[in-house]
Amino acid sequence: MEKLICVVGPTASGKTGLAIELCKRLDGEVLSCDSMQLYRDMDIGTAKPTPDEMQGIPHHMISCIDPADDYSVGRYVAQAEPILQDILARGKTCVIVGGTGLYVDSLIAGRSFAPYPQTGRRQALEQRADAEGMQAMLSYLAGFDPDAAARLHPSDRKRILRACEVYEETGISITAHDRQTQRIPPKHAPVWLGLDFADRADLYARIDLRVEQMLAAGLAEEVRALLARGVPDSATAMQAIGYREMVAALGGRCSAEQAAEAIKLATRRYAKRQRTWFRRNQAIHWLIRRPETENDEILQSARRHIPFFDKSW
RNA sequence: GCCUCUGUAGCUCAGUUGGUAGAGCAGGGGACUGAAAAUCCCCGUGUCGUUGGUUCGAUUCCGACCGGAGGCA
Repeated sequence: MEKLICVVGPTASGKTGLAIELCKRLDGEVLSCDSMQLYRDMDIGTAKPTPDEMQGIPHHMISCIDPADDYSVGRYVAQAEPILQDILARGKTCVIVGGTGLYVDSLIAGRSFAPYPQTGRRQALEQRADAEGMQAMLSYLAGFDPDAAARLHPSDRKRILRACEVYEETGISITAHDRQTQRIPPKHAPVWLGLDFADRADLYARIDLRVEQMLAAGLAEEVRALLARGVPDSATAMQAIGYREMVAALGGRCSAEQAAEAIKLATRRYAKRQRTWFRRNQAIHWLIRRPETENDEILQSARRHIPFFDKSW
């Protein structure tokens, strides 16, 4: 049996702390599964654990990508899977800390992705969508992938154009590709642990507090430094919550107070989407906390779901 | 003290020539297979400030009262 644990849940629910405690007791290493903590020099706004907080536990897939780079799920799985294998091969426990649902699920499922070509097809499709409208693109898609066309809403430009691109590029519809690459059962069978608060208001209060702490810790400076270094504000990394709002504030498009409120709001909504994503995963053992819940209590509940816990624990 | 305006969803406000009401934001639910902290979809009952009156019927008209804003003293 693979000694593999996935710690998931909404942002600010305490995943990072739990993962580190688990690693200390299970001879583990952290494999981060967070689409924004991947980027270097984005520490404050992505709530990365500090070296101090890591307590000597090795962390992988954190601060390994340049903020100006394009990244994707496909690249993540390709990079993370060998690391996962290596951790297990060395006899260690692998603790995946996942805030990014798509990345976690793809890694665990062992999904492979259709290529993303540099052939200019994407650009051509974008132009065609601008000229003809999305209904026309949807009809075009229906010609070779009626399932995808039926599934996608006309406003869902991103997915419609991607579906067209995959077919034009590979001759295989994205629906067929997804079916062909689906692994049943999934590649890995981790112990799933989900962290969340019983009362949503408590999570939101934590989010607000954390945003204030980020601002006090110099989020504005962090963003300013990235921009000064030439990271374009169109970069994927700059779409991260906290960064895009600060870019707006630094550009004089809103006040610092407005930016702070916008960050809190966006983070709450993000947490809601994360819940929606993880809620459908029936394998997750939910560890529900209240503001007064001790970390040790959570740890003990977690232990009950881990069949391979260390005898010394 | 007098005059004017104002009180409708958590917030900002529409509206009903009298037949108990709807937008935006917030909030909730869902989707998700090159960007996912991204992107997309769906969801609106609330003593219409309180209390009398007129009326078959009042949130709407009238009076009083209680909030709020402004003006004159």
